[in-house]
Amino acid sequence: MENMDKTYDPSFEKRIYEKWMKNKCFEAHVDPDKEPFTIVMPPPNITGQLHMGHALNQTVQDILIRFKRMCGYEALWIPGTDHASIATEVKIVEKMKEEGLSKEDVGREGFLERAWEWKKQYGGRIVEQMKGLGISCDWSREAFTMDENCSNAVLEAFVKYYKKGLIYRGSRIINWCPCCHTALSDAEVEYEEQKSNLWYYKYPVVGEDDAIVIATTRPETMLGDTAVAVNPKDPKMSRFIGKTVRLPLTDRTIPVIGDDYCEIGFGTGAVKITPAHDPNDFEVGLRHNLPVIQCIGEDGLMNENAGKYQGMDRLTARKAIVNDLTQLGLMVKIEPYSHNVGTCYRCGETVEALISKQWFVKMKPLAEPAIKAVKSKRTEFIPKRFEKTYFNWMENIKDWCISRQLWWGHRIPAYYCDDCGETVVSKTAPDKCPKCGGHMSQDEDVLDTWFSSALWPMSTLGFPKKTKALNYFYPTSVLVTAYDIIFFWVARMIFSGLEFMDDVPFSDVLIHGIVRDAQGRKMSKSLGNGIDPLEIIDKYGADALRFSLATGIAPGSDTRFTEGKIENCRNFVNKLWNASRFVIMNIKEGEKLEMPTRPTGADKWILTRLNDVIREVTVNLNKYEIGLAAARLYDFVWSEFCDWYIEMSKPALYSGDAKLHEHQIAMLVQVLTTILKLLHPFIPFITEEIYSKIYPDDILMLREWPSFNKHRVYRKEEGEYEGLRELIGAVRNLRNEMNVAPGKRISAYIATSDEKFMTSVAPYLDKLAGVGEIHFVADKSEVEGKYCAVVSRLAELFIPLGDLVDEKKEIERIKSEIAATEAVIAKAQGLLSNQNFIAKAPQKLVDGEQAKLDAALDKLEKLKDKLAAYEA
RNA sequence: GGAGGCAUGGCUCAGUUGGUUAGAGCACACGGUUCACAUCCGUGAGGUCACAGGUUCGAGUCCUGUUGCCUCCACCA
Repeated sequence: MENMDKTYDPSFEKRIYEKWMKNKCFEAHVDPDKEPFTIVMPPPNITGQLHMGHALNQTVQDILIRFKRMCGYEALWIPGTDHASIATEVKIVEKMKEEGLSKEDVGREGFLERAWEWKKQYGGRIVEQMKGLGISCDWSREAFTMDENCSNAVLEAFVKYYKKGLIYRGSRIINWCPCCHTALSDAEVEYEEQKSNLWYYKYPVVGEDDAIVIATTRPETMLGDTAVAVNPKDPKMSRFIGKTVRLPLTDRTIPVIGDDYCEIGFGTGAVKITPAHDPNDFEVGLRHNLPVIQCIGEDGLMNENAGKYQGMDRLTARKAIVNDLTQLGLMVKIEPYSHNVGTCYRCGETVEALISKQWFVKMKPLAEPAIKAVKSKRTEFIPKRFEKTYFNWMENIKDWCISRQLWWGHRIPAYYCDDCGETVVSKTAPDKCPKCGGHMSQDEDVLDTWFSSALWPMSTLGFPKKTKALNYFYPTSVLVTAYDIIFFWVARMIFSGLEFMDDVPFSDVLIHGIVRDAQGRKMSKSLGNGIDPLEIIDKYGADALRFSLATGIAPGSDTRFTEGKIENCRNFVNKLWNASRFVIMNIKEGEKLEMPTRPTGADKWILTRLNDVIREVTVNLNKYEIGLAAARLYDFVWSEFCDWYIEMSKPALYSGDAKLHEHQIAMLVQVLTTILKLLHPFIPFITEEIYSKIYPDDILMLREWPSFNKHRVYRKEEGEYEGLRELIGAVRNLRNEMNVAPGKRISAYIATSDEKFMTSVAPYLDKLAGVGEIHFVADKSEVEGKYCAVVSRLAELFIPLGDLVDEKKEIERIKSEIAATEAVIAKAQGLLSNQNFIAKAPQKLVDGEQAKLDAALDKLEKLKDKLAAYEA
C-alpha cells in the first residue's frame, strides 16, 4: 500500500486540521436524541500570546471533548477570548508610552479604537495558536467577552442585580492601584513580603507630661490619624482612654479610644487609627464614629490634608516624616521588620487603601446558594480538596468591588442626572432624567473584567436570550481550569449561574496544575524561563507536545516541562508512526482487513490485553485521570503491541502463505485501528493521518470509541503467552550472560507438559529468542553434553552451548536463581501458614499464593537437580 | 495565624478502593546495522518508598506524631 516516510514528520498537521474544518467535524448542534456534553473554554486574555499553561488547559479539554464525541455525545466545546480589561489596558498604555502618548492624549474614543485594533491583532493570533494545537472546538460559536451578546449578558446581569438590591454604589475603603489608577477587588491584590522598618514614636498626651508610644510600618499615614486605640482590658494602657493626644507634625489633637482591636501585649500596646487608609482602622472608625481624613490621593501623592508634605509621593513623605519626628525628639526606635505588602496583580505597584465611591456586589446572599450547590454535589471539584478552598473563600467573602476607573471594558449602565443627581440603572440610556427632566450622563467607569467572565457559560450559549442552545447545552458538563483562578472565576460563575439560570454552570470542575520549568519554577516573564508552545510545536509537532502535557499529569498537581520529556513523547509518536508504517506497507492488494473470525493464540493474547486497555483507558478518562490513561496507552503500544505482537506477526507475514498473511495483516490492522482510536484524543493529528492511509474516505475523529468486548477476552491464552514472554526473556538473558553472538541460532531440548503449545510457539522461539531447533525430551537425562537450563512455568529448556558453557558461571547463575526462588517460597509459605491470612484474605489471593508456591517448589526442585548434576 | 499539598533508584515522576518479586522515561553498563523504527532493539545494574510509632493476616498506600520543601488564604499595627 501507500508509502510512508521512514521518519515521522509532523508537517501534515495543518492539512489534517483543514480537513476537519472543511468537514465541520467540530460543530455541535441541538439534537434531542443525543445527550450533550459541553465544555466552555476558559477564555485566554487577549493580552499577548498563549503560554504552556494554555496549552495544558486546552489539551486536557480537547482530550475530554474528543473522547466524549467518540463516545456518542453531542460534544460542544465553545472557544473564545477575554478582553481582560485591566491587563489589556495596561499593555496598551505601555505601548502608547513608547510612542510618547498617554490615554488622555488620545481620549476615550481614540483609546478604544486602539484597544479594538489590539483585540483584532492578538485575539486573531491566539486563535491561530489554538488551531495549531489541534483543538476541536466549535469555531462557529467563537465568543469574545465584549461581543454583542456577552455585552448584553453583562447589562442584563447588572440591571437585574441592581433591581434586586444586590448591586449598590457607595463609599467604602477599597484597594487602589496608584499606577493603574483604578480600584481593585480584594482578589486582585497580591501580597508579597517586603523588608521594611517598624517605627516607634511618641504621641504626647495633652495636658500631661506623658506620651503614648505607637509602632507603625507606615509613618506617612499618621497625617490621617484620627485616634489612638488601646485595649480597655490592658492594665498598663487603659488609663489613657478618654484622654487626648497631640498629633505631631499637625495642629490636630486626637482622642485615645478603647477598642479590643488593639491586642494586649502586642507592640507598644497602642495603635494609631487611620480610617482612611487601612481597612481595619476603617472598621474601628465606624465603631467610634471617628472622622475620616484622607492624606494620600488617588495618584499616590500626599494631598492637601498633608500640610507641608503635600505633593510628595508616599515614600518620600515617609522619609521626610521620619526625619521630622526624629528632629522633634519623638522617635523612640526603629526596628527592621518584614511584612506583607499588597500589590496590584497586574502592574505590581503597592496598592493603597482608600475610601472611594464605587459599585459593589452584595456577596452574602449570593454566596449562600453557591456554597449549598457544592455541598449538595450539584457541582463537584476534582480533586475534592479544592472544595475546601472554595468554601473557605465563599464563607468569608466580602462585597465585591466591581467598578474600575478604566476605559477598556463594559461601561457601567448607570446614568446620573447632571441637575438633580438622580441615578438610573438601565440597559439603554435614558433621554432625560425621569425626576427633573435634566440631562443624564453615563457613569465613566467600566466593570471588573471578571464580571463578564462570571457569565461566560451562559453568555456563550446565548443568555440573556433564551436560546435553544442554552436550553440544551446548559448546564455545561465540566469546567477545566488551573487552581489559580478558582476565586476570580470559578466561584463567581457558580453564583452567577445560580442567580440567573437557577442552575449551576457545570457539574464538574476539573482542576489541573500549572506547568513549571525543568527546575520546578513557575514559568514567568521576569525569570525568562517560559517555553513558547509554538516553538515546541515547530520542533516536535503538536502531537508530541500534547502527549507530553498529558503524560504524568494528575488532577490538581503541577507538572514540569522538560526537554527530555518532550523528546520521549516525540519518540513515542515516531514509534507509532513506524509501527503503522510497518503494518500499512505489508497490506497487499485485495486483502480483507476485517477482524478474523478465528484468532490464533497470539491473537487471543493481544486481544485480551487490548480489551483490558480499552477498559482501563475508558474508566480513567471518565475519572479525568488523563495521565494514567496516557501512560497505559504508551506502555501498551510500545511494550506489548510493538515489541511483542508485531514481532510475533513477522513469521506469518514472511511465511509466503497467502491465507496466513491475510489473517495476520487483518489482525494487525484491527488492533492498530483500535489503538488509533484510543490514542486519538491525545494525539489527534498523527492518528487521523495514519487512519486516512488505511481508510482514505473516512474520518477517525468521528468514529466510535472502542468498547470492552468480553467475547474477545481469552484469559487462558493470555496466561500462556505471558509465560512465553517470560521464557523468551529468560533465554535472551542467558544468551547475553553466556556471550552468545546475537545472530547465532541455538538449539534447545524442551521438557514440558504441553508439547502442543510449545510446538505452536516454536516460530516465536526462533524469531524472538534465536532458538532455531527444538527437541522434546522427557527430562534432562536425555540431554547430552554441557548445557544451560532455563526453568519457567511453561517448560524447562536445556540449551547445549558446548564450550561456551562456563561451568562456574552457570553454577553461580543457578545458585542465584535458587536463592530468588527460595525467597518466593518463604514468603508464600509464610502467608499460607498464617491462619489469619487464610481466614481473612480473599479466596482468590489465597489460591494465587498456593499456585505460586506450587510452581516455585517445582522450579526449585529442578534447579537443585541441575546444580547437583554440576557439582557431582 | 488558618488550610492544603509534596517527600518513592543519580534526575523527573507513575503507583486508582491496602494484596504477586514497588514500575516507567532520562542518565548509566554490556551487546546489537539486511528484512517498521538508532527518534531503534536486547540484556543488566541501581530503591530499608523522609523519620518514629500505630491499625491490619498484610502498609509505598490508612491513622498519629516528627522533620524538610512548596502553595493558597488571612494580614496584628
